[in-house]
Amino acid sequence: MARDYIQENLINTGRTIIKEKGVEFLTARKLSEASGYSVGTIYNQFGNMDNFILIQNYLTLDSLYHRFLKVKTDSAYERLNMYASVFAEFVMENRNFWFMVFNFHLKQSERTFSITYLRRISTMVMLIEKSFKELYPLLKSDKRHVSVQVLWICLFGVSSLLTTSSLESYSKVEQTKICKFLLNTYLTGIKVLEKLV
Amino acid sequence: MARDYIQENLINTGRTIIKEKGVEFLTARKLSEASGYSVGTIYNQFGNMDNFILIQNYLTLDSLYHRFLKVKTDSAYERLNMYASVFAEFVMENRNFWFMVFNFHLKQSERTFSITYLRRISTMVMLIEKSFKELYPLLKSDKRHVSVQVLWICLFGVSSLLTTSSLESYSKVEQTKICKFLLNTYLTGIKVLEKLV
DNA sequence: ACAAAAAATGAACGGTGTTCAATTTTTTTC
DNA sequence: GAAAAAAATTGAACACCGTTCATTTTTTGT
Repeated sequence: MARDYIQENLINTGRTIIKEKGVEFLTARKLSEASGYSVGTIYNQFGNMDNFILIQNYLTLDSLYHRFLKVKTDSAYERLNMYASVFAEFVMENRNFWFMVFNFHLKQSERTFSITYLRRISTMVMLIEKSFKELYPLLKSDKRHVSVQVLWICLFGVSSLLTTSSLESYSKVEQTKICKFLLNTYLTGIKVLEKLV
Repeated sequence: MARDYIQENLINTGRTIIKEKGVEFLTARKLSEASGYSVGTIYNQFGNMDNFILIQNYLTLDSLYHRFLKVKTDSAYERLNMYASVFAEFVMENRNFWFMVFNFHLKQSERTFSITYLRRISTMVMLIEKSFKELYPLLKSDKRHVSVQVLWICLFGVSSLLTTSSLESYSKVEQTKICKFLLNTYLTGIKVLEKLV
């Protein structure tokens, strides 16, 4: 009966743990203690901890998506730059959550994103593709598709590094600067390629 | 006395486990069973499992570095392309090992690469920077530095995604193609930027 | 050959995800 | 409203994990 309420409660408690301490502290027992529900209840509600974390990750992706939706500018170029900023900021603000999206790997199933993930992600890629269409009208659709995919993957890849402190210790280049520099160099490259084909 | 031999033996046994089954199966007990040494011996030799995995990761980075060293071409442009190919191939060939480099996070210490890692990595970045120097002689050294860093981080980021099957399920773009496309678009972009400044 | 030092051992500790018989709560039936 | 049936909740128990350290075995020095 109070099923939804319990789920909501557990998810919120989990999100607090992740935000404050990181996903490493999100264990069944700790979640149980923090929420007041027993370990068994967590398993009744979510099946297993992997699934619980998948739900958390979906929420994170959803949250990013809605930030993207707020970006509204006529200029496609400006819009893409804003996406990059929004993205970089989001990743930094939600470090622990974004870290989870990439660096949590399911124990029992494979190293894959779930179908639900993919749907959320592809809606975001479509936003970028739309901007590309405006910015590079001459670019053929298959070439455009590839170039959007590659850009997205790069940003994804960079962001996955941003969440760990690996970059801090390695590169002295500022983190938002990385995204911006990547985007602009890449877009410039595409502009040249557009004219060639 | 046979200390080195034991370490070598354990490392090799570990490498076999990782190659065949993945880092998830590399546990102290399984390594103990596979090698014939007791759990305690592993700890005598390596202190803890984190450290053992760090050593494994160092070997992986070293192996990549030596592949880079084999690349020899006069043309800087061609050389960079070969680096990209070598890199993509290496990552695919050594999926389980490369996966470890990124997706293994130390339990007790922080989410950082160790100093030894960094030294290995920066020698590789220097190879790229050298090629950049030849390819873009007009580019100021600080700009060049940033652009090399960003490219490297992108390749790193992409590769960290390549090791998981997240990309397979998400993008239909071929994996080596991603690296090549990224490189060429990026290099084209830099060429334009070089002339502007 | 024996004592001393060094190395190897594996049971034991506290943690993890997960299961499921036993309990408690809720709903239905009369 | 009480008894019976159904559903939900519980937490001890299981098999694993990394790690420790008293005990045993091996090696070394004399």
